[in-house]
Amino acid sequence: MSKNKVISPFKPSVHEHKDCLESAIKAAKSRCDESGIRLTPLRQQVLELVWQNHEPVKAYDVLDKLKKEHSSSAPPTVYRALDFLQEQGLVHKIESLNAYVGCGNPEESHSGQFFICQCCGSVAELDDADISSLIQKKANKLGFKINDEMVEINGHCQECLDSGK
Amino acid sequence: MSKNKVISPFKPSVHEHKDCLESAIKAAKSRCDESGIRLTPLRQQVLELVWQNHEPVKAYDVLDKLKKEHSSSAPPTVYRALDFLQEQGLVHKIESLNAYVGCGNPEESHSGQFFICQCCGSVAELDDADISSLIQKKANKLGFKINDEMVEINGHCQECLDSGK
DNA sequence: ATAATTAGTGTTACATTATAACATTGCATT
DNA sequence: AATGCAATGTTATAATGTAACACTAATTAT
Repeated sequence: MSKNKVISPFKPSVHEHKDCLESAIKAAKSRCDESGIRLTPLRQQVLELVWQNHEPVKAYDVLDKLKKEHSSSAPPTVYRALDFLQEQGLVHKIESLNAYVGCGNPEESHSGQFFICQCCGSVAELDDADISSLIQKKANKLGFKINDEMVEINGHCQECLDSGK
Repeated sequence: MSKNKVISPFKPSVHEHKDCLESAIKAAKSRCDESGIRLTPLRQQVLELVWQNHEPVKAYDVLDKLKKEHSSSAPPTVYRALDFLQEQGLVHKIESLNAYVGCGNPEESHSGQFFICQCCGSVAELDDADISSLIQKKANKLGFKINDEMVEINGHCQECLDSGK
């Protein structure tokens, strides 16, 4: 397992997003197949909605979209699906936004580090061993045993900086 | 300004907390005096409630306590005071808990890194230049300009580990 | 194959967290 | 005292998230 990876870089605002979506779904399917876990139509649909773009989406926005094709949807419908997808490492929750973003590398589990552009809203995800091990080192000094790390960095992406926003 | 600091270590479950509270209020007062900003009785009272212990407190818990002495309190009362205290660097919001914790070093502004014990609920705060500069380095590689960093680590503190929880 | 069990979804209601909008009060200057 | 601005009061509502129980579909054991 090679670390120090940029799992999802900032994408140009124009790119073939269909490819991102398709590969995410494909990865999700194969991951679930392998582990004998059920990616039901509902769950897949929620995953697709989260992957509509590279910006974190709110649960209730997912719900609104879901309702159009699946009229029986209610808040628990969405939160259950999102919980499932998080457990499977297929989406991450961005705590500082109360929003969810697709994971670019569900193959190996990780907590991830997120860079969030306050201008365009898009997110880049790292799984960076340097950061994790430094945090681990600091935790050791405190005698603290880590379960889960959350690193969310707000700022502006290159594209937004370049376009002078 | 010396960095790489443990701003607030994990406190033993039994300690003279009155001292923590008093020094926090004193620091807040002097900081506000210096900058000509008004730490009103209401704001001070909210700050004291946040400093009741070293665990993040919820806004509505502050509200419940505040109401006892200040019957006109409503959600905006508390959220305004908390917003003010955050702006002044006197409290931090723990995003992953939707809760607020007193800042152990309001003298110099910082975003802070938090280690949160899932067992006893208490929090240690660092202001660690190693972490910040490493994150800065990773941001540079992405062409990302940082505004604000959030680092929240969940796990178990030494005391809870020792007591076998 | 059928019964029993579990996983997934539907449904209603509600709990928690946060803000908008406007009125009122109090302090700070002229 | 008159004015302006900062702070607080007040009401209402928005946004986020969960509890609890009913029902259905899939899986397993007999």
